[in-house]
Amino acid sequence: MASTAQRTADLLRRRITQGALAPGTRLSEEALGEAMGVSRNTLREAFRLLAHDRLVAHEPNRGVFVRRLEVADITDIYAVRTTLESAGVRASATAPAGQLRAVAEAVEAGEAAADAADWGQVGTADLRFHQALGALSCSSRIDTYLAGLLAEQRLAFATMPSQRLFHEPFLRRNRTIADLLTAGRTTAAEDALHRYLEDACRTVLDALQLQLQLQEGP
Amino acid sequence: MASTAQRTADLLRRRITQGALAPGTRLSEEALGEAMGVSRNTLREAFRLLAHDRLVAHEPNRGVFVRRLEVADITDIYAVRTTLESAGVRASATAPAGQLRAVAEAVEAGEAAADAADWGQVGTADLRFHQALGALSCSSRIDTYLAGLLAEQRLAFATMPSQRLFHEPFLRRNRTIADLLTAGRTTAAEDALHRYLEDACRTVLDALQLQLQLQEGP
DNA sequence: GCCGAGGGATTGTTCAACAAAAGCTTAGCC
DNA sequence: GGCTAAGCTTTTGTTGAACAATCCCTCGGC
Repeated sequence: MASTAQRTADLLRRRITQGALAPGTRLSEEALGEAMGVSRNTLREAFRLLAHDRLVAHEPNRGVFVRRLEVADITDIYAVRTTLESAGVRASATAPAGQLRAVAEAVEAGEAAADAADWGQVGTADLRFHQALGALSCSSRIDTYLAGLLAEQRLAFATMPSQRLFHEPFLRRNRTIADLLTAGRTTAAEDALHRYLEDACRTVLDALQLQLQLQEGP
Repeated sequence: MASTAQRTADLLRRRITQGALAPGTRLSEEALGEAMGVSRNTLREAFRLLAHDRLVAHEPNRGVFVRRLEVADITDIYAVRTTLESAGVRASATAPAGQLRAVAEAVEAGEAAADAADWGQVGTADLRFHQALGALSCSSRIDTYLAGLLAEQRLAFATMPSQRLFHEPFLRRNRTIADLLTAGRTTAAEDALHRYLEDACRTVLDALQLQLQLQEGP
């Protein structure tokens, strides 16, 4: 069985990535510890794990807060994703067949979820698709990096006004990239991926800036 | 002032990367805590930080051990470094001048250390050079990743039989890459970097396998 | 209105204790 | 003799309490 700290971190991670704990929320050691039935020490261990994933920010002597993504974070995340996922696409020629199948499966999962109008699941499938792209590099460290980036990304997703408007346009583009990949047209796939990530980055940035304006207004 | 856990982790990190704590060494909570004058709780926090950098491996209910790099680790580290450092080289055209200067400075530091026959410093300068290459991407996350990879890499350096034989051949190649970069010949620089990392990877692997054989012998 | 002192709340760190797991020893059996 | 298994020992996992250090807010003085 996983350790208590691990389980506590997992639970908090889920709450954060699902938006139940909004960015900027302060996570009090005493209150949370009591609520979750763990000691302060254990909770602090869990915080360390989450801080490592950049889901919370630890400010010394002040506490830990649910991470609030800034413009620089978004652009950086997308820049790194571009680097890592592109590397995966370029490595697709030498990747085992199973990895390519995982890409296709993620696309199908997304389409199925869209048919069921389950936009939360569409988001999950989308992240799985990009994780699968990175996995084409067959590098456990790249897998880890990308998993962290995508978890962080969820911080942005969770605060999106409409999951549907955000995810729907990208379903078809995922399909396009996957098809280009299975057809062996890696260069075309890489180009499509670049454009995809650029557009997605802009969309997220727009939504973020809209949010910041709304916050400043009142 | 940094927290006690942070300082403890830094001290241990230095001991590990300098080879004072050999790979495979078990780090007992009680013994180490007493030796370093910190409580078990604080030490556990420090362990988390080090585990995050992959300098130690945490085996549940068994303890933490100084990481022992395997063949798969070495190849993975070099593969990821290739991806990240290449991305930096490709971005060199748009990088601020200061970043390019940092690359040149790292090369010069390495040459100066070689003149002084300080091979430990040569190793440090070498890592700084590669960190500077990655920094050309102007991405804080890539910087973080590379810093972790290079710290992990030191685990391999520390067990090298001869620092000099290992580092000396790469001094000139660092210079070559830096010169190609400042000349704006990024494609040539990227090619040189690829060959460099391939050769370095092979060298480290050879040394590692030699070590494994020596261990198994008796 | 600005500045500093004081108080309250929260985190940082330590200690002591017990539960839980892993590894070693020893006893018993075939 | 070698193997299995129970029991013991050691170490980690987790908790609770305690105190110091730090930050933040409030209150008072100027």
